[in-house]
Amino acid sequence: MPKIVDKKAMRREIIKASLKAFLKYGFHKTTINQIAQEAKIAKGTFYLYFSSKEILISAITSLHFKKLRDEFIAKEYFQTLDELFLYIGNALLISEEESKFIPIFFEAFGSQFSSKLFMAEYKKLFDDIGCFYEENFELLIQNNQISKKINPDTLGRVLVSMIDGIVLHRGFFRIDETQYSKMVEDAIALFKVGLCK
Amino acid sequence: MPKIVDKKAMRREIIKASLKAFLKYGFHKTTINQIAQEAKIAKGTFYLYFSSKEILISAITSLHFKKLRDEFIAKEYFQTLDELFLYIGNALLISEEESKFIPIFFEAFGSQFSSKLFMAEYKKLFDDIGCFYEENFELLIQNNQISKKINPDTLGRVLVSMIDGIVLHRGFFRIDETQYSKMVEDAIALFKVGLCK
Amino acid sequence: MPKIVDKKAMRREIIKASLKAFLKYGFHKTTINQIAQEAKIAKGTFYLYFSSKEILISAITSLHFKKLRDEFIAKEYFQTLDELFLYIGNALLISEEESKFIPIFFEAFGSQFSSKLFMAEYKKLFDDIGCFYEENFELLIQNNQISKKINPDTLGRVLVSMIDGIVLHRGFFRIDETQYSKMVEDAIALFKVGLCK
Amino acid sequence: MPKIVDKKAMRREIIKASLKAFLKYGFHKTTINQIAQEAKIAKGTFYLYFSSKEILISAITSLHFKKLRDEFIAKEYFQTLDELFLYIGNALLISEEESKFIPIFFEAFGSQFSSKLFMAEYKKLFDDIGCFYEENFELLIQNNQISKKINPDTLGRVLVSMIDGIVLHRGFFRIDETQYSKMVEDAIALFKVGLCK
DNA sequence: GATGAATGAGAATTCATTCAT
DNA sequence: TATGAATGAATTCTCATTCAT
Repeated sequence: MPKIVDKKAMRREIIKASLKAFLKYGFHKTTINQIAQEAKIAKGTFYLYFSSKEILISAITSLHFKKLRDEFIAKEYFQTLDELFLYIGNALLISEEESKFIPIFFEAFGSQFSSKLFMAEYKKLFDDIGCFYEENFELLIQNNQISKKINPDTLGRVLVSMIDGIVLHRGFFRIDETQYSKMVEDAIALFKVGLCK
Repeated sequence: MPKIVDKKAMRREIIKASLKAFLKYGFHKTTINQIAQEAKIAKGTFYLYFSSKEILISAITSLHFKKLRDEFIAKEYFQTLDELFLYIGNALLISEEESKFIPIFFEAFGSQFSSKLFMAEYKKLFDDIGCFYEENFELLIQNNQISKKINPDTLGRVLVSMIDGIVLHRGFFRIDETQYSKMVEDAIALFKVGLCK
Repeated sequence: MPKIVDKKAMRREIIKASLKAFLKYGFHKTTINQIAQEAKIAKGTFYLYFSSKEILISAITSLHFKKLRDEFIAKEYFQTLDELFLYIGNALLISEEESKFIPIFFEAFGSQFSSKLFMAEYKKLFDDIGCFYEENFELLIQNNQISKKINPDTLGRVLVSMIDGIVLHRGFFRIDETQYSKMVEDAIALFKVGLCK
Repeated sequence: MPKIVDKKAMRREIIKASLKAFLKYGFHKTTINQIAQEAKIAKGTFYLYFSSKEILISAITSLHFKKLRDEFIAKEYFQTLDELFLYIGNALLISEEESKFIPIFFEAFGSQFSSKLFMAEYKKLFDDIGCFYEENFELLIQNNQISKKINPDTLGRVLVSMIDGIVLHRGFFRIDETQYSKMVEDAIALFKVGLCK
């Protein structure tokens, strides 16, 4: 009788452990051994759940993408500009803990920037978020909430980039919570005014 | 008499070759051998000019920082908002060629995100650019060019992040030249309106 | 369950193999590869037992020192000159096999002659042996076994040097067993007479 | 017209420089570059005077052997035991400076302990010194200076070993001048008594 | 003769992956 | 299933030697 093991749970455990290890040692310097140790399993056991390091990374990547998608694309459209930016503001509230992973993900993704497949998926994520903004903009134009002069499509994509920039700087430069909230506030105020007039 | 060699020129050649190699193979997978091959020199010759791979990377890093600083901090302050954004717009005009290196730099920097020293320098660069914007904002407020309601300090730093976000997306997602110009235009328009009112 | 391995036994095996390899190729020309081959393990396996070549050498060194100490310092003092020299004579009986390693050790130690720590330990070994002789001399003087005119302290240290010289020549110059025994005999006779009168 | 260079003088200069370098860096860690620097010539110039590192070492070795031979084998036989040991005592007077080279030579020679040719020459040197002592012993027996019971041949060779041991310990363990003279004195006294009776 | 830049074979070490237990 | 010992390809770096100037 084989031991009954929740394969998915174990995979999740290993992913969690590997993230911890990445934080400790840096992504590229982290070895399978260290991940296994962090997960309190043997090196060989790791391979029962992930057939290679590559596979682990792509699993982490998928999770990351999924999370971003969930956080930045709302299930429904917003009726007012304030609602939209309330949502965006919330999405921007990234905890200290989470923000630490941002450079890690960059380091991890770095080695995949040559992979067409990876980049296509990554690009699609941001294009989709941009699209979501665009659709909201269109609706808000109809609702007379924002200026008719703006180009929803371009601006949607620009907005994503700019928001991403803010998030990245938060993570990369360890901008502290209070300064960061001010920055988010100011950014949103700027966006709002910019979109109205 | 031995061959007369321009040491600095050779170092530049090797840096150029290594960037090419990074583009080809990805930063982390590139070996000294490949760099040497790209530079059409022997492995040992590489070490005559850079005492280690680490040193090469830090040389490239320094160059990169220097370039960013030169591009994004003007020698003098601007008298009008239009002038300021004309300057920013020019800085944002990144060629196809250059933009390809953006992911490369991220991959390269990735392994240094744990280095306090590196991050301090990197952060300083963006803080300095932010400062430059802040000082311009203060002047423009005095000149009645922009709204007195804005906080120059926070907004300066936010602006950098947002602009960086746009640049990064350009590089990461190979946004093509025409779409990118539109994005830059829209972003600048948004900024201008946001700052005036 | 993984293979059960006696880690200490394996370390001993590798040390043995490395000594064989040193004999074959000379200490400095012996590579980790050759040691691994001699031990019939893979290069990587070597590093499971010794974290570096340096560590291997220091392990061998320790063993060597320990052995010399055990061989040349008796657990108790001797009551008569004959007993003392019987002991010394036995210590001097070095097998053909063992004697081959003497030059090896010198080659190995050679690179450590700059290391203060190493030399201090090495010197201490011989000083301790010298001390042991000295203490025996003092006792033998009290027992009227040897002349009161000798200086136990200096002579103890001299004796070590001289005995070491004999051993070294045995090892370096492959002096054969029969000639060597005669030499040891003559040396002991000389010492005895020299000490009595 | 080629520059007139005293080839032999230059070779001597390089040997001197290499010895200095060996003292500084240890024999095995010394590179041709360092030797060249010490000799204030270019690396390539070194090869004009010694076709390889190996050749340099064998030149040094030869010199060393020659010196030892000159120091330890007198041009004529001694008529009394006192004269013999006066001579030996003088040979044993090794300056601080010289003694520093002893470990260096061992390190250097170490890599040649596998070379049959080298070892044969090295052995011959000590055998010759042993022979010289032997012949002196025979003469001294005839002169009734020393006991008829001793075996001149074995004892000659033993004496060399023992003397060599004293010299080696002086060099290896940096025994200071004053202790060393006492040791030499004691050793000679021991020898004399041992040989007479 | 003299120079020192260029070369590349060779060494130590790491680590993802395999596999016997 | 779980383990961790074993493996060896791959990488960085060194240094004796060559050779164009």
